[in-house]
Amino acid sequence: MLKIYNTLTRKTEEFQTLEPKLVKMYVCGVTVYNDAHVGHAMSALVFDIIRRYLEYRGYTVKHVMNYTDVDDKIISRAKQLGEEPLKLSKRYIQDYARDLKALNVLPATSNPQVSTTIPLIIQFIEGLIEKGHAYAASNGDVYFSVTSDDDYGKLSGRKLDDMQAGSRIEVGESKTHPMDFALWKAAKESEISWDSPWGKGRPGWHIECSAMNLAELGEQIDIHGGGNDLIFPHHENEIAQSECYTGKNFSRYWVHNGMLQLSGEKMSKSLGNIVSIKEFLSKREADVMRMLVLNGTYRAPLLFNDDTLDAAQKNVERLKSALRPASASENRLNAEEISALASANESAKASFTEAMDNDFNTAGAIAALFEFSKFINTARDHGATDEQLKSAQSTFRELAGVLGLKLEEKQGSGDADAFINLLIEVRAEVRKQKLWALSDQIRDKLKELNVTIEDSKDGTKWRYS
RNA sequence: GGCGUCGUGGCCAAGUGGUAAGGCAAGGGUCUGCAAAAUCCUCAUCAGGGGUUCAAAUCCCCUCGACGCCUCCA
Repeated sequence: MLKIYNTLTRKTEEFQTLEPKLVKMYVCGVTVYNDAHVGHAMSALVFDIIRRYLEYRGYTVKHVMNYTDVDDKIISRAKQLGEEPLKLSKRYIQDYARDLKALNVLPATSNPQVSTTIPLIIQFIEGLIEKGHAYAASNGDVYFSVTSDDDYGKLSGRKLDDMQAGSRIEVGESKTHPMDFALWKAAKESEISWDSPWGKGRPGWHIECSAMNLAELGEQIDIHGGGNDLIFPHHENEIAQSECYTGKNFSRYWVHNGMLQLSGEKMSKSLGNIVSIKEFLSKREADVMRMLVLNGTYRAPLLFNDDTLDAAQKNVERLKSALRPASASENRLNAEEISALASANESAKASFTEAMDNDFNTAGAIAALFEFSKFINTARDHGATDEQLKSAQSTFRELAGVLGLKLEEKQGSGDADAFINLLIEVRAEVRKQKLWALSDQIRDKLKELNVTIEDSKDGTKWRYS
């Protein structure tokens, strides 16, 4: 029984889909105007893991992730660079797609964009005006009227009165209520714009997601996701728009990931404390970032620093050890050992599923893999053959795959393999003659060239490191 | 000020009513010529205070502290 924490109810609830075996999941993507950072990666990874697990549990997942390709920041950055806004955003969309691929994030079922959804957005706004939930102001803007929605504030748990009390809100002359937000923004001079019943302009930030949801997934969806910094105002406003437009409950489950913390603060573009995905991947492999996420709780803040990354890297190495081939021993496992490994196989699957069913408890799932790896490694140490390890390793790889871990050993170009093997042979001779200093020198020098040597009584193994 | 999340060993971090998973680090074994890898053993009473209960890290209240949102933000 899968349970998911729902931000809307602040409770962990049993997961039930609108349609059997089908999950409609919409995740807010990024605004594309510069390099995506590891905070974005965290969010993408969290929902990638959720998606993979749902598929593992037998669901078909329609996974929609949008790109905000029209917005103030894109416009101003484009102006700075002397580039067309849509050209700039297209560049960064392709860029982000590459980042995600490098992180082993499965491509979403679809990636709608604002710029290609304009007619539907206009239609959506017209509908809201007709129903009395929105109004056109004299300056060409169109606003959503928050007081027309009795439920406004239900996601973030805010009341309109409270929000005004702490007010840093400037009452725009054209707004009826200070919390009203723009559905349509009148274009400034020579700004990118589309024709509409209210003159030239472009969509506000929130309306795009309501419209794209409707276009891609219909009036009601199962899961709506994003970073918890989007709860207010973005998702709050999205619910307001969608539910006022359709008259139906919008999303059954609202799922929000916690923020990545860099030296105790949220990493964000506006704070400037950014590590880009590319920068990260130039230093560490993708599995390390994923392991960092897996080791924590997706809803909690995640510490991103050298210590936590080093630990994550070690964790990855540890998991990889379970997938290494049998040693060249003469032994085989006896019947008792074989059945112990088989039962470890079953209990690993069970623990894994139990953990993941509990609101995607990835830390628990990882723990199940660590325990399983001990059984596999012990079996290998006891002389298990590749054939005897096969089933367990295959389960291990499958479960790691559900979490999106690749656990690939580093590959060299292959050109050097013959020479390395030659060196290993020579070293074996040298060792026979007990010329330890020379033998160790070969090992040390190879280590400097990122080739790790491990001796055992069954021979010497090496791998790239 | 309002809303919300949270505070578990040196570090990261599960557990959310029945006497504390896992990983890293550290110390000690096995194995090894040595090392590495693997493996085994050791290592916490859960921010503080009060309360409910036969029983609480787990529920309630208070205090202290951290973080997020309330403005663009994954």
